[in-house]
Amino acid sequence: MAVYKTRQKDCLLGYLSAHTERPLSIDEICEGLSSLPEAPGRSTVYRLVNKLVEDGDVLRFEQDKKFFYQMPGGAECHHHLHLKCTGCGKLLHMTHDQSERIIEAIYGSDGFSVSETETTLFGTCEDCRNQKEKIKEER
Amino acid sequence: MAVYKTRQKDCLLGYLSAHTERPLSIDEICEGLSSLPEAPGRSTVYRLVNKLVEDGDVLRFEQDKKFFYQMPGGAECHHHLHLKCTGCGKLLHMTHDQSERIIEAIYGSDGFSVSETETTLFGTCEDCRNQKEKIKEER
DNA sequence: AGATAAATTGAGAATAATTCTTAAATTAGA
DNA sequence: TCTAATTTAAGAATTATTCTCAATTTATCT
Repeated sequence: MAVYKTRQKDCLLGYLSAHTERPLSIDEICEGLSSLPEAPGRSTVYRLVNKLVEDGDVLRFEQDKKFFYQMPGGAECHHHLHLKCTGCGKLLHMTHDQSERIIEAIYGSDGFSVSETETTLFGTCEDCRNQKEKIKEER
Repeated sequence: MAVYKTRQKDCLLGYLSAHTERPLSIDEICEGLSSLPEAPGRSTVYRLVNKLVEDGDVLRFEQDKKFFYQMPGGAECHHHLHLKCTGCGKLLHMTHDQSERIIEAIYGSDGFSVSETETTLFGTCEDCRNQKEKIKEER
C-alpha cells in the first residue's frame, strides 16, 4: 500500500503547520481552508487528520464531545497543563514550572509521560467554590 | 416550579446509589434498570441524570465521546486520579497519596479544586514508550 | 374522593460530530 | 501514454444526546 502525494494533503499540512498556536476543531480547519483552491473536502479532512494522528504527526484531544487537532512543537500556549472549571467553564493555564513539577512527579512514580496538549484537569475554580460556600451559608 | 416525587426518579436514584463502584454509561444504566417495573424510559433517564448533575448530586465525566455518571461517596476506586495511555488504551490508577499531593499542589498554587472523578490525564505509558524507542532504533 | 393546575413522562423527531460507502478522479510507474 | 493502485468527495449511515409535545401523573384544594 504505497502512499500517494496529493494537493489536498499538502494543503492541509500547510495549514496545520501555519496554525500551531492552539488546537483546532474540524470546523475551524475547514473554515480556514475554504478560501484555498486546493482545499480538501470535509470528509477528506476527517480522513487525513485521522491518519496524521495515527502516525503521530498531529496531536488530538477531546473536549465537549469534539476532537481538536494540533501540530506539535509550535504552541507556546500549550506547554503547560490546563484546568477547566465545570461550574463556569473558565479555562485556567497553569504555570510552566508547576506543570513540569507535576508531570515529572508522575513520570517518577508511574513511568507515565503525561501529554500536556491532551490533558485537561477538571474541577472547581476559586470563584465558583466561594459562590457555593455562600449559598450553603444562606440556608 | 415545584418538584414532584415520582416512581421513575426513585427507581433511578435507587439504582445509582446501589452501583457506585464505577461511573456508568447511559446504556449501562438503562440496561440495569430494564428489569425493574418502575424503570424510567431512556429519554427520562437522560433528563433526570442531567438534573442530578446540575444539582451536584451525581458526578459526570466524559470519555470516548460519551458521558458517564456516578454517585459520589461510594467509590473506593475513584479516590485517586487516572492515567490513560493514548497508545494502548490502558488505564492506570495513581496511588491515593500521589493523587492527593498533586491536587494539593494545584489547590495551593491556583486555588483550583481538581475533581478526581472528572479528571483523567492522558499520555504514554512505559510499555508504549519503550516500544516507540525500539521502532526508532531499528531505523 | 373528585376536580384542577402544574409537573413529569416517553415516543419519536431533530441535531451534531464522525465514520462509512462507492463511484469518479488522480497519481506514479512502466 | 496506459494502467493499476490510491485518493477524493458527496452523501448515506451511525451514535450519543437533546428537543418536542401529547398523554399521564402528582399534589393541592375543596
